[in-house]
Amino acid sequence: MDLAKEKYGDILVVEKKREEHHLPDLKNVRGKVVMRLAPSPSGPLHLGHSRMLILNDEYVKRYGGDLILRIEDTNPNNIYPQAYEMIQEDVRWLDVNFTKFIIQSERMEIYYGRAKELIEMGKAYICKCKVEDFKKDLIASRACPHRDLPTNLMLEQFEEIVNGEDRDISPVLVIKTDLHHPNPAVRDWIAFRVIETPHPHTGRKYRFYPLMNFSVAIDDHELRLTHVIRGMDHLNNTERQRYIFKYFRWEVPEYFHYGLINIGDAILSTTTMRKGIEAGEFVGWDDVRLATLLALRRRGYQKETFRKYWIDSGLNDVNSDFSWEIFNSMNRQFIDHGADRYFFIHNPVLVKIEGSPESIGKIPLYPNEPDRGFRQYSVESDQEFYLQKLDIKDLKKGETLRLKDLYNIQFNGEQWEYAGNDTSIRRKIIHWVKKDSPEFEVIKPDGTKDHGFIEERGVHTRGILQFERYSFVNKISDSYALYLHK
RNA sequence: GCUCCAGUAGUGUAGCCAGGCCAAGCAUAAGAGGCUCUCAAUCUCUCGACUCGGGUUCAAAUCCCGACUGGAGCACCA
Repeated sequence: MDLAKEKYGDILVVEKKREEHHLPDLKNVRGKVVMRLAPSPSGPLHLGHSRMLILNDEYVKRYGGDLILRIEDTNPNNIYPQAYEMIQEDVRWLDVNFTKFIIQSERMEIYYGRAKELIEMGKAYICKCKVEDFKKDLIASRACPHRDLPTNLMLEQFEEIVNGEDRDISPVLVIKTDLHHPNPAVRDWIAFRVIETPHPHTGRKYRFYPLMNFSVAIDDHELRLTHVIRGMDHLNNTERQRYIFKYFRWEVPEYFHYGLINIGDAILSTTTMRKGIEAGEFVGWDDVRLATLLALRRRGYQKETFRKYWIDSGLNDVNSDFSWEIFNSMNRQFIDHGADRYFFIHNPVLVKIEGSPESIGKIPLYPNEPDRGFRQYSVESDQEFYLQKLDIKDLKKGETLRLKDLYNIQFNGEQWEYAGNDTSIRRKIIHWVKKDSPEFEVIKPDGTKDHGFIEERGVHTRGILQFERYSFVNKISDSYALYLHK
C-alpha cells in the first residue's frame, strides 16, 4: 500500500488536480488577467447571470488580476434605478470579488471622443435615413446617401446632435465595416442613437447614447481587458466589435464564447418580472416563482451550489438545458447536514387511535447524529392525530402502519386501532402530529400553498430544515416556510 | 432565406486541439440491495451514449467531406 503510494503518488495528485480544475485553461494568459462582469441594470441578477459571474470569478481567482464590474446603462429606457445597488449585493452574495466598479453612463465623454475620432478617420458616419431604408440598403449591400459625406459636415452634425440642436429626424452614428460582408448582421452597424428619456444617473445631460457594441468595444480596450468570456449569442457582436479594435489598431482581448444554457421553467426576463411585480402578481423580486438570485437565495439555495454547478457545466460550446435535478442534488449536499428534521402534515386527516396507551414519542433531530437531540411528545390514551390523507387512503382492512418513533396502528375497516409497539416486522413508517398542533403553510415554487399542521417543537425554528417525507424547506416564520426541493 | 456555431447515455458533463492507454470516465436520474423507526443522508451493484454516411490511417469519439438535427444572430436591447 505504502509502496504503491510512494511509487504512484505523483500520478494520484495529478488526477486529483484535474478533478478540481474542471474549467479549461484560458488561452494566451500572460501573467495576470483582466476580466469583466457586464450586466445591464434592468433589474437584480438572476440564475442566468450567476453563470458569467462565477466563471469570470473562477478565472480571475486562478490567474490573479482584476475583475471589473461594469454596469451597462446606456439605454435609459431599460433601467431599474435600484438595480445599481441590487446588482452589487447579488455579486457579493455569491462571493464574487470584483476589484473595480464602473458605470458606463459616467463615461459618455470617452465614447463621444472616440466616436469623433472614428468620423475623422472616415470609419463612421451620421445617417439620417429612415429605418426601413437603412435596412434595405444593407441587405442590398448598398451605401446609404450619407455614408460618404464630407468629414467636416459629419463632425458638425455630430455636435449638433449631441447638443440637441438637431431635432428633425432621429439620426444615428454608424460604424463602417464592409457592405459586402457575407453576414448581413456584420455590415455597417449602428453605434449611437438618440434617446430623449431622462437617465436615472445623468438626467437630461445626454441624448445621444452609444449602443452596446460601441461602448463595450471602447471600454474593453480602455480597461485593458485581456479575456472576455461570454455566451455564443454574442458571436456576431464580437465580429462587429473587432472592427473598432482594428480601426484603432488596439490589441484585441482573447474572446471565448460558451454555449447557451436554456433555463426552462424559470422566469428570467426582467421586463416580465418587473411588470408582474408592478401588477401585484408577484410579491417582489424575491417571489418564489422568479429565478432571481434573491428568490433562489430566499428559498434556501446556497451560494456554493451556484459555484459548483457552473464550474461543473464548464465552458462547453454546446447549448444545453439547465438541470434543476442536478442543481438540487448539489444543493442537498450543502444543506443536508445542517437541516434538522421535523414533521409537517399536509392534506391532513384527523384520526383517533382506539385503545392506544399513553406513550412518549422521541424523534431525533437528525437521525445520523443522535447527539443533536430529540423532539419529544407525550401522547394520551386514545390519542387523536393528524395524518396525511395520502398515507392512509386506499388501505385494506387489517393493514398496519407505524407512526414513526411512536407505535403501530391498524386499520380495521372503519377506524384505527392501537397495534402494539413491535418493530421486528417491517411496515410502512409514516409521520404524524398531535391534534391541536399549530397550523402551517408551505409556499411552493409555483406559488401554490400546501396547508396543514406542523409539530409543536418545530414552530419557532427558522432557516433550512427538512420536513420528513416531504421536502427541504426554508422556514421564514412561525406560520410558513418556502419549499426548497426534495 | 442569409451568416455563424455545434452534435458523447433520460439529464449535465470528461475525452476531441496534439488519433492508439476509450470494449468511453464522472455526476444526476432510474432499478436492485445494505444501513436506517423519513421517500433524506450514507454504502454496494445494475442500467444506459460517441447523430448518420463516406473518406484519410495500421488505428477515428478524436482529422476531412456530405447529409441530417439542434442552437445563435440578422441591425437603432444587452
